[in-house]
Amino acid sequence: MQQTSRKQRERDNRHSLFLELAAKLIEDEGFPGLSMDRVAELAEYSKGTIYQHFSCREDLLVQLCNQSLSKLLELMKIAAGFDGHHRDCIVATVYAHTLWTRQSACNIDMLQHTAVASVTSKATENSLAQHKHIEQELMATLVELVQGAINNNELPKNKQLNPMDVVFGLWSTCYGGQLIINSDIELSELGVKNTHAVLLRTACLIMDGMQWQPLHSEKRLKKLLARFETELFANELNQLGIKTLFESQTK
Amino acid sequence: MQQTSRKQRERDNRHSLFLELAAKLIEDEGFPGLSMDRVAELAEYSKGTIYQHFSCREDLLVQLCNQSLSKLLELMKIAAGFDGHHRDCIVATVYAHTLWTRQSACNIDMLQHTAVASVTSKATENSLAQHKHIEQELMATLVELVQGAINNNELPKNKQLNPMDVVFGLWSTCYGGQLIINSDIELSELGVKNTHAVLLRTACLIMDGMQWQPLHSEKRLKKLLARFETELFANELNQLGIKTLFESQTK
DNA sequence: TAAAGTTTAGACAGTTCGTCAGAATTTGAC
DNA sequence: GTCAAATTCTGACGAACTGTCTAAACTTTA
Repeated sequence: MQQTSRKQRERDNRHSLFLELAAKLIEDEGFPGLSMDRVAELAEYSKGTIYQHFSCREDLLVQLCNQSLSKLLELMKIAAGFDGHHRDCIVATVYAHTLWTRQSACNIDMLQHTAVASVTSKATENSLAQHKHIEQELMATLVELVQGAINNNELPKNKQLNPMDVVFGLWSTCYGGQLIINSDIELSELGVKNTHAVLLRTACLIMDGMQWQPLHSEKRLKKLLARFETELFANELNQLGIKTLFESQTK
Repeated sequence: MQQTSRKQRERDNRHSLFLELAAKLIEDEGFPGLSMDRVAELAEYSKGTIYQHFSCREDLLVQLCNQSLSKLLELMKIAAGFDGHHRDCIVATVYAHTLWTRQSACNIDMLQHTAVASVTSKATENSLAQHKHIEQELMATLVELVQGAINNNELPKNKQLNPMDVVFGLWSTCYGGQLIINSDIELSELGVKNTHAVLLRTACLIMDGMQWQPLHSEKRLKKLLARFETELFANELNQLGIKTLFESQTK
């Protein structure tokens, strides 16, 4: 069994190599730059070998996306563990989402490209199942926070919206917002100055609308963000070479 | 000039025919089903002729998207003209957005596919300019409502968010939400029963969070929706063969 | 009616995807 | 150390698609 294990290890390494090179290709030349031929060429393997790891281009895409999503899940779990009210944790997850999109523009792109029917219809059962699983874990992390807030009487029960509905609403805002930010629409030209901050504030408005306690004053929000940056994501910010995600507009 | 005008007319008709067939192709077989060859075949023209109307496949896509967006703009303008408070008009625009995605699943798909860099980088200046123009009109329609509410003292001024920021937040929620609804994620399985209604309520929460008057009781919201369905979009609902967009869950 | 001008057709070159038969390598028994 | 069996890798190939370009077909006009 020693032998098979070595083989398996080699196979896994190759698999990682292919994914890594594919990600690099996308980073460098965008999605159309990712072709199976190019990956094979860069990896110095032939096409046939690539196709032993990925049933088709779409499957490769979904696997790449799963990699990205896994990173998001990690950040989200860190955020959910923030030492504060449940509401603060939710704000932290929104922060984490922003951080994730900042780590690489490809992250949110990947999600967008993978969510398309022409991709999901061709990918492997296996890859899709994994994708679904990560998504469910993400949702579960958030639902837990909402449920916790309800149990603690911080979030009044709402006849119209159950916990998962709340998560769906917040998720929509973050996802849609990031997509718009990432699109060609020039928001700054339209008058939206600090896009990420606006999204975060919008998420807060949703919570305010539900009377989710404690309501945030501007001062309190600023303090929270500062704490995220030191207590939760110091490493990540450091890697990005920045001190803060939301450039303060007041001098 | 009579002659050129007739020629121009013929050319325009052909252009419409191509767009129509392309839309049909997408409707029937999805985005990968749309190939220039197929359009040519269906239209009983040759490829060369198609390429006189569209510089490339991407340009055709953007033009299709522009068609969809124009329809949305029409609905939005109807919504913005609702006889009620500014806040009610905003709710009407959210309703309009939902209606639009219901008219054809392709509508939101089109936006998603067109927002991708590989498409926008290849399309014609012209088509892209038109796209931008429609988007700006959409935004302008919404900003006007927000500004109107501020002027009427219905929406308290907010130091952190200017009118365009508010529009961006609402837009994000609708757009992101519709994309998620339209994706393969099975929300009902996750516990979100009436997705469109949840989105609408989330938009209301954002407005509640800003103290945008008049706040909506559940009763008032129901009444509003009913009015939209008779006063604004009776025709559109009729065409869809439905009485209401939001199936009431109470018997 | 015929030359000039315009429009259309579809063959062609260039990509990319995904397959598959055969070449190359590795394995393990002797 | 040798060799047959098993495994893995290779790259030529067919199919589909994009976008171009020349020659043919058609229209206009004098």
